[in-house]
Amino acid sequence: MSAGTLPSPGPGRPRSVEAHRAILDATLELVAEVGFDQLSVARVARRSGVSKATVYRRWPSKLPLVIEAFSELPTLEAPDNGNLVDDLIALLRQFAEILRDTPLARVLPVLAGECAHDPELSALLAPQIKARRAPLIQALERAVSRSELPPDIDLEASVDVIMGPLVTRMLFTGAEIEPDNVRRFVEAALFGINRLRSD
Amino acid sequence: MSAGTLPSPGPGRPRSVEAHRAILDATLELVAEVGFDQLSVARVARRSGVSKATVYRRWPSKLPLVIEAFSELPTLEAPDNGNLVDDLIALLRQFAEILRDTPLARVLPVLAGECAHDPELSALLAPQIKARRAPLIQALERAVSRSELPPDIDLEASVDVIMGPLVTRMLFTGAEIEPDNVRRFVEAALFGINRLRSD
Amino acid sequence: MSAGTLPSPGPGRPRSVEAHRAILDATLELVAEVGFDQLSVARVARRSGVSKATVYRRWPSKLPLVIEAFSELPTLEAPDNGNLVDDLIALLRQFAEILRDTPLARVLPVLAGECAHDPELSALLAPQIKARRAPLIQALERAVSRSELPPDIDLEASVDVIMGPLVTRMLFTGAEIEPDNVRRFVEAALFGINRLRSD
Amino acid sequence: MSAGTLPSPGPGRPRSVEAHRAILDATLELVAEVGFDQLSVARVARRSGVSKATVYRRWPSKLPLVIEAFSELPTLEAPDNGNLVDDLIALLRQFAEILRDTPLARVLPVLAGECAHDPELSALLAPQIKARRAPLIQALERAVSRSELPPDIDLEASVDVIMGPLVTRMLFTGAEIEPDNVRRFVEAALFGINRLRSD
DNA sequence: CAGTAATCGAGACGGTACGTCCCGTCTTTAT
DNA sequence: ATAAAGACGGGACGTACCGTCTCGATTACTG
Repeated sequence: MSAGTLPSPGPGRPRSVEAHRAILDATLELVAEVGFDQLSVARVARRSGVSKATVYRRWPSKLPLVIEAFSELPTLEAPDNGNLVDDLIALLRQFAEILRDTPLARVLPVLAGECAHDPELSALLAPQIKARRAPLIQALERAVSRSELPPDIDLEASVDVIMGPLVTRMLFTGAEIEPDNVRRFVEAALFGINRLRSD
Repeated sequence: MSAGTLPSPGPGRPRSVEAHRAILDATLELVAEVGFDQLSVARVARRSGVSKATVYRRWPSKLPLVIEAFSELPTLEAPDNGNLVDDLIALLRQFAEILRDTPLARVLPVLAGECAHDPELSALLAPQIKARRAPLIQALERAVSRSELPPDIDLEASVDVIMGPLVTRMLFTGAEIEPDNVRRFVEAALFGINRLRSD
Repeated sequence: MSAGTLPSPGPGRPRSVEAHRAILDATLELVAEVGFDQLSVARVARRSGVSKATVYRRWPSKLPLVIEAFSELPTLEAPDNGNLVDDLIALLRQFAEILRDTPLARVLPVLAGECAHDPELSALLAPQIKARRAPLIQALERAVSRSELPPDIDLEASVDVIMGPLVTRMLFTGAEIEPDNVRRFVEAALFGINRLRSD
Repeated sequence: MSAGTLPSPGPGRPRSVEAHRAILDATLELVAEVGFDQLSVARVARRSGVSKATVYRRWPSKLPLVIEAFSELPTLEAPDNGNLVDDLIALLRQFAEILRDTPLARVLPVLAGECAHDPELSALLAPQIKARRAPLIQALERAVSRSELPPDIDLEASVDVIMGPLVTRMLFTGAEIEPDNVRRFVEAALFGINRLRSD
C-alpha cells in the first residue's frame, strides 16, 4: 500500500526492518524540529543512522516519506456514547492526548504552512486530513439521525467550529491543551461562548 | 522605528525609496509563494530587481525583513456598534476582506508553521499576532461591560472560538471565506452550532 | 600459481570455469575501454555477467585481477635466424601482430600511464614488462656473441632504440603498425635514420 | 584565447589572479600524482585552496582545465646550429631538462594512457602533441635542405626514431635521463645502435 | 541416495566523492 | 554614500558507485 513497503521476499538480502522504522521516526522528529524545507533525505539518513542510499531505496524523495510518516501518527477512533456531547468530548480528549503524546502538535502547523505554497504536498496531504476529520463527521451524522441536530446542518462547518478553537490555540499560542479540559470547548461549540467560563 | 528606515539626509547618494518598497513587496510575495525557508535575501533582491547589497544595507538578515513586511499588512480596525453581534460581524468581515485582498491568507500559515520550530521568529512575531487579536478582545470587553457576556468569561478562549473556525478553514481546506457570509460563524460562536445551517 | 586458480575438488559446488574466463576477458576489455581507474570489480562482474561475489571469491581486488589478465596476453617468442636483422624483424613482426590482434595496443598505454603514479601496480607489473623484453635482450646478446655488435654495447638502451619508435607511435599517434613494414624500423635502429626512406 | 582567460575589466569584483595560478598548478600536480581519472574539479579546488565555484567559474569541467594546464608546460625552442647533430643534441637536451625540472615526465604517461580510451581528451591533446614535435620536424627539414638527409626521408618516422627511445625509457623504466648524456641517443638514431656504447 | 557444504545470483547496506546550486560576504566600478 | 555587478569561500543536496554483507537457490561430492 504505502511507498516504502517492504517487498515480498525475493532473492537478495532482505530490507532491514529496523532501518525502516528508524527512518520514519527520524522523519517525524525532523519535521517537528526543523520544518519541511530544512528536511532532506540526507538529513533523515543522518538522524536515523542510516545511509542515504537506504532511504532512497525505499522512497524516491522526501515528499512521500513525509506523507507516510505522517500517516502513521495515530488517528481518532469513533466512539458511540449515544449522545453528541459525550462523543465530542471523547473525540477531543483523544485529540488532546495525541497532541500531548506525539509530535503531531508541531508537525501539523509545519505541514499546514507548507501546504499553503506547495500544491504537490497539498494534494497528497488533503485526503489524509479529510480522513482524520471523518470520525467527527460521523459523530455529527449520528447526532442528526438522533435528531440532536437539525437535518440541514453544515457538517463541514460544524467540524471547523468544534476543532477550530483548539487548532488555533495549538498553532498560534502553542498552549498546552489539557485532555481533561476539553468539555468547555465542546459546550462552547454546541451552545455558544456564553458557556465559556474561565477555569 | 522599523529596521529599514531611511536615514537622515547626509552626504552621498540618498537611498532609493522605490527600492525600499520593491524589497518589502517582493518579500511578502516570496513568503507567500515559496515559504520562509526558501526565502533568502538574495532571492528578495533578485525578485525586486535590486542588488543584494542594497537589501543588506537596510536589513541585516531576512528575519527583520520578513517581520517588517508582515507588519505592513492591514490590521483590523475596532468598530463600536453598541452590540456584540454587529461588532463581531464587522471584524470578521474585515478579516475576510483582508484575506481576499492581500497575501495574508498564504503568509499567515507559512509564518505560523515556521514559528512551530523557529523560536526567534516566534518571539518577534508573537507581539504582532497579539496586537492583531486586540480589537477582538476589546469588542468582547465592551460586551462584558454591557452585560452581554458574563464577567468571568475567558476572553482569550473566546477569541479562539470566534476566529478558530475561519482560521482552520483557511489553513486546511484553503476554502475562500465570503465576507458577506461571516454572520453564520459569529452566530455559531455565540449560540452554538445548532444555528449553523447550510447555506 | 595465479591468484584465481581453481581449487582442488572438494565437497560443495565447484567453481565455474566459464565464469573464470568471462571475468578475465571482461577485465581486459574494460582496461582497454575505460582504463584502470574506472575499472572496478563491480564493473567487471557486470560486464562478464557474473555476480560480484563470484569475482571476489577468486581475486581479492582489482589489482591482481588486472595483473593476471595482462599476463595472459601473448608474449614474444625468441627466434634464432643466425643474424640480428632477421631476429629483430621477426620479433617486431610478432609485436605488430599482437598489437593488431589483441587489446594490448590499448591496454599497454593505460597500464603504463597508471604505473606513473601507482607504485603498487608498478611493482607488480615491472617483472612482467621485463620478461616481455627478455627475447629482445637475448637476440642482442646472441648478436654480440656472433660479433655482430661490439661487446660493450648497452643492451637496455638498445632495446629502447629498437622498440621506442614503435611504442611511441602506438602511444601518441595511435597509428597502426603494419607487420609487413617493420623492416625499416629495424634498419633505422641498426644503421640510422639515413636509411629511413618514405614508403 | 584559453578557456580560463581573465575577462575584460567590467563591473563587479575582478577574478583573482592568484587563484588562477594556484588552480593550474594544482591541476598539474594532481595529474602527476593521482592521474587523470582520480583528478576532479573538487580535488583541484581542495588542493589549490580555492572553492569549487571558483574553478567552475573558469572551466566547465576538468578536461579543458587539464588541457590548459598542460599547454603551459614549457615547449622546445628550435635551435639552428647549422648542422643536424648539434640541433638534435640541443633539442634532446632541452627535452631532458624539461623532464627533470617540470612534472612533464609523469604527466605525459598519464595523459597518453588516458588518450587510449578517451577520444575527447585525445582530440584536444593531439594538436598540442603535434605542436611539441614541430621543432624536431623543422630541424629535420633544415637538414634535408642542407643535403644532410636524403630528400625523400620520412620525417614523422624520423621523429619517432629520435624521440622514441627516450620516451620509452621515461614511460616504462622511469629512469632519469641525463641532459648531458643525450648525445649517444642522437648518434644511435643517426648512425644506428652500433654506436650505442655503455657509458 | 540423502546430507552437507561451497558456489552462485540478487540485492540491501554503509560509505565516499562528485557536480550542482545557492547563500552571505567581499571587492570592484560607476553614479 | 549608494548602487549594480559579480567573484569568493562555504555548505548541503541528490546521484552514482563501490566493496561488504546477507539472503535463498543450485549443484556437486560424501557418508
